[in-house]
Amino acid sequence: MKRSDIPLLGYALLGLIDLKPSSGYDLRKVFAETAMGNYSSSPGAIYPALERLESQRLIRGVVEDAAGLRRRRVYHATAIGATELRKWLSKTVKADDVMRGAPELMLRFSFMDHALGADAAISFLQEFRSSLKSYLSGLEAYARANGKKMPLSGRLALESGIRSYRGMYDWTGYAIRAYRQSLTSQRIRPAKTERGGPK
Amino acid sequence: MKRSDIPLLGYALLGLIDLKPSSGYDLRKVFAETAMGNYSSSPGAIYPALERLESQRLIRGVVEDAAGLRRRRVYHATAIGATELRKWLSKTVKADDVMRGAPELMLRFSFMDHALGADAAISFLQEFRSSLKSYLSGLEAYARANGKKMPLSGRLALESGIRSYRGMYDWTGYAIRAYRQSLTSQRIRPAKTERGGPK
DNA sequence: TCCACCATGTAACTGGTTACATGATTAC
DNA sequence: GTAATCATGTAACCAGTTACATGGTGGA
Repeated sequence: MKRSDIPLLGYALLGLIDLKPSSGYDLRKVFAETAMGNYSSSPGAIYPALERLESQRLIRGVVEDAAGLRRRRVYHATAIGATELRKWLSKTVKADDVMRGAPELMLRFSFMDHALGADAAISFLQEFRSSLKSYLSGLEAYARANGKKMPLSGRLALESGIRSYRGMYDWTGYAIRAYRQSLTSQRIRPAKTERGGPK
Repeated sequence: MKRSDIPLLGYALLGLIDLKPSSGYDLRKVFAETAMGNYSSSPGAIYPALERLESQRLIRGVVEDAAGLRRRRVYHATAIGATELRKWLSKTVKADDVMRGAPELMLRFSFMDHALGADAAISFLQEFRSSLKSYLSGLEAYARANGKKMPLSGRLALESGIRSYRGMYDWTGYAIRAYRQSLTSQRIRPAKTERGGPK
């Protein structure tokens, strides 16, 4: 069934609402003003998307009637919605998820520690990292094999792809260290990095 | 009139066809098999898009009737199409083109030297580079201002964005050097990645 | 009073997705 | 003869875009 097929925007909304109950307007502002700017922000996208989520019982909107304020429909995640979100967040990262869907992985990461905790975030990053590694080595092999016979612009475009994935790969390492550090400094003291050995 | 409003896929097709006359099937293979995989490749996208381009007189398809082969409709760019493509390629890069549309800029780059020559490619890269620089410094300022009060996952997601733009910025420098070198010596040195640590 | 902003919505259009259909040719 | 692959298409559906509409509220 395609019923359970929620577009990325839907997950973005669900994740934000799970973080904190919000109105459509609040959510639009998040997309418009923060670094999450890759998502919609137009009312013609947000409001219908919220209606869809509500009709799927993943969120529920209640009209706030605090004195003097204009009607604001504030959505909160239902139990079903919270479960669905966590199910989506818990999916393992497959090798080709990286290729067609890096933005989705980043979106999942951004909700990860609130919804599932730091340990889950770390293991997600580790899976992400190893998928990136295998995808990267594929790209590099392709570049080695075909680079010579490609026109300069093509080779450079490919190089740009490789660099961007390599950058993401490096970032996963940085992020894992940052998480580990936050866990140890929280438990012991704000000491300098004690890099955990291999898992 | 929305006349000049061509979706990215349309430009990708037009650019490839301008490079070399191709059938729908050929183009699908390009998207499916090369590193241009971010675009469609599904027949339900390609064929209607080709029809649209043809109805706009940007390309024209002629049925190839070489002996024994199945009918293949091979498209070639018309004069109007070639002009339109070059007009799109010639647009100056504005600061916010980078924010919402890095893929479009990369697509433009990949057709640039065939359609406009190496000099145009270099100056495009220079504009791209300076847009990246200003966007990057905005992001970094935002991170400095808000980093402290953001949750770890949010800070890391932002860091990933910064790194990816920084990677692109470094790449523009590399690409410019590669072009300059190709102009003088027809030889390009192998890639050397500049890895930056976290800010 | 009027403007700016809060807040929600709707309609028309567009283009991409999935899935299916069809038929020709080549290789075994 | 049958499977794979070349090659083109179509239909139903879906979600996002742009643009417009509406009305509440607070401050100048």
